[in-house]
Amino acid sequence: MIDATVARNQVVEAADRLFYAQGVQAVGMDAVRAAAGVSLKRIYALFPSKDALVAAVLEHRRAQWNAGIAAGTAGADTARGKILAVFDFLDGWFREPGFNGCAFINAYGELHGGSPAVARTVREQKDAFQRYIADLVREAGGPEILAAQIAILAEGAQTTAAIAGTPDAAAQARAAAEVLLDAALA
Amino acid sequence: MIDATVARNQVVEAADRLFYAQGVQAVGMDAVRAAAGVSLKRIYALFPSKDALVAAVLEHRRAQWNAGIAAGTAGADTARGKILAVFDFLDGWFREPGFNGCAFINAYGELHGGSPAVARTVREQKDAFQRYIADLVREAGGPEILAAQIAILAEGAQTTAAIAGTPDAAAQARAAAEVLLDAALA
DNA sequence: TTGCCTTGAGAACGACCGTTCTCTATCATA
DNA sequence: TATGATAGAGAACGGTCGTTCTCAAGGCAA
Repeated sequence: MIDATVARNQVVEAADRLFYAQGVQAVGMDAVRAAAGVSLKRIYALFPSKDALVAAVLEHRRAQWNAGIAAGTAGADTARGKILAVFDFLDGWFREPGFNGCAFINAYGELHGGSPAVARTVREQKDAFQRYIADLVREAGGPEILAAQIAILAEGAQTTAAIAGTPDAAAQARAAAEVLLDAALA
Repeated sequence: MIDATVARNQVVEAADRLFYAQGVQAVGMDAVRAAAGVSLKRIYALFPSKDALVAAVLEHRRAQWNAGIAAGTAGADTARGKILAVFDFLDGWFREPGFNGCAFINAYGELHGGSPAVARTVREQKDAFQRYIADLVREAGGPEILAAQIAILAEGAQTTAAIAGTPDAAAQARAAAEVLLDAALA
């Protein structure tokens, strides 16, 4: 038998791929079973319900996002550089094959009506990102509104890249962020 | 019997309210029937399938959006004023009770995997908005990238207002747009 | 009034999905 | 080897949903 931790990871990663590509409600538990190679009985031993699996998938996405941001901004040594590096990270992500928009925004649009837990998780993720940007802006000496504006640019770039299919949105948003930073710090 | 046009409007408007508040997949055709006061048989005589009803609802939303933008920007007499008026329009919309984000973004997140028609409709709507902004930016004498940046701000304000529940996103995006306009036209 | 067409209300149907259950095979232990 | 617990495969169950069908009621022409 496969170790419980390994099986759990297989299920979460398979569900993540399927949910992200097709949407949560369009993917049945049997499809998750087939993709993960873990029996339904085992899946329900690891996750009490599909909702719990969705929560685990979002948690997995959050960890991936945090790791990606951390890695992307590690090379920058100033707060301003870190802020701009966020958009470089987005640029690379938008160009990955299979990019399909922000999984949190997608999940919110799909499930906000039926699952308060999902809505709350999405809100927490976006809040955490806003706080991250706010810390950097404060460190750079910028005003409070600038943090909100940078975050809005990042959100807008994600939906624009997803729907219009234009990865350039990251570079455009980055250029806008530069203008805002210059204007605020002048 | 109710006139066909009237019945059609009742169905579309009821479906719009339900779909927007709860999501498309969470609302059954029977709930649409109850809310519209039109029998299922009649609904299926007017729309061959639920997909067709979804398409009609999105078309209805597009008309509403265009009318709202037109009314919101009618008072401005310069291209720059019209661009900023778009954010004022968003501000008013975000503060309406029941505001739940952009219906097109929500529908895309929910249905992009299963309904190419919906994905295409959403893309067309966003393209049309981008062209509208691009025309205004060109009229104001701004560079091409500015149009994309303004559109990104508008998209980001919508998702931020929806998820974080902060209608202030409109004013913050508007202020950012002002900075970008000033920098580009200086 | 009589017969016909249409309509509305809702039952019915077939498909699908989340979840649970059954049954068989496997493996560890004595 | 015998035994008992466990896991996997997939059938089964209950519910929901999109769609269609039935049937009774009502309006309209002759």
